[in-house]
Amino acid sequence: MSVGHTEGTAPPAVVCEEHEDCGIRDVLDRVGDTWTVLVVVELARGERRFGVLQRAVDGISQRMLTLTLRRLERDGLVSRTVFPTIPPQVEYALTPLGREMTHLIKALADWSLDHRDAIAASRRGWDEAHPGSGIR
Amino acid sequence: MSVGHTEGTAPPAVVCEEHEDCGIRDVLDRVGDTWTVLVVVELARGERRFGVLQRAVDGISQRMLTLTLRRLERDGLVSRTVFPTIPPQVEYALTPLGREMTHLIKALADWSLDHRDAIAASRRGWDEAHPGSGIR
DNA sequence: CTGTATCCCCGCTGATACTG
DNA sequence: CAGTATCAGCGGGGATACAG
Repeated sequence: MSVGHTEGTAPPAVVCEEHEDCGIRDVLDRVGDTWTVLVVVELARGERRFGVLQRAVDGISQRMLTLTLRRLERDGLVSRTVFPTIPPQVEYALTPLGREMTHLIKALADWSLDHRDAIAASRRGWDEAHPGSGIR
Repeated sequence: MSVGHTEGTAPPAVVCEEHEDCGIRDVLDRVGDTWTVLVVVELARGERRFGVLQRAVDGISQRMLTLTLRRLERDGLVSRTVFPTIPPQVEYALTPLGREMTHLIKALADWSLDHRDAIAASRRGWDEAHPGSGIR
């Protein structure tokens, strides 16, 4: 990014000239998904079996874990290795592309950490000024 | 910021030690929201009135525009200025914090652009190998 | 153990109508 | 112009049962 301005107020970034949907929605739909993020974060710690993953990601249903993993596999972010043992054994791991994604998620986490207090404070102020508005 | 790393085998980033939800979900829920992103991108071009905004963000309903703006305002990302004219006139603009967010969105867009081809290719391969799976 | 198949409910969203 | 109010439809996600 190119910075060239003074003050503490950073100029807005030019995100995408003219063309709104430049394919970023596909990624955002993943990054914005709760389960996807939690699963990727867990896999960032090492390869995991299905059951281990489900116990590690608190509250995820079998169905959603399967769906999430399939989508990540489809995107080439996660690899799936089946060992033809009895009982079956399946190892999930981040691919190189998946590891790239952990950096993206880290960037998001960092930004959240940097601004969480400011946002939380803003919300408290707004909620106080707009009681019973129903906005969340 | 430079999310990009060496090609091939980048080590996974340590996203959040032990504590899954470190408040990043609040941000992700916003960033993952289609309308939020589109509205912020439009506002990054300058301050906008309600109607102008609605015409600029293709397909957004009056209801969703209002909801999106209220949430952004609550988070301190967008400012709302009412001019007591007739007819009413309301200007929306990014706050300094909102302009920060455009940089975050740009980071996401950059990452998407960098990897969209790899992801698209992976999807094509997967879809071809798993016909009629229903995964999206 | 690792999934797939169904059912079903809740909440998000769009559409519509109305107001200051 | 800039909203608010209300309702109806659809789909995401949980719970459950079953299969390889």
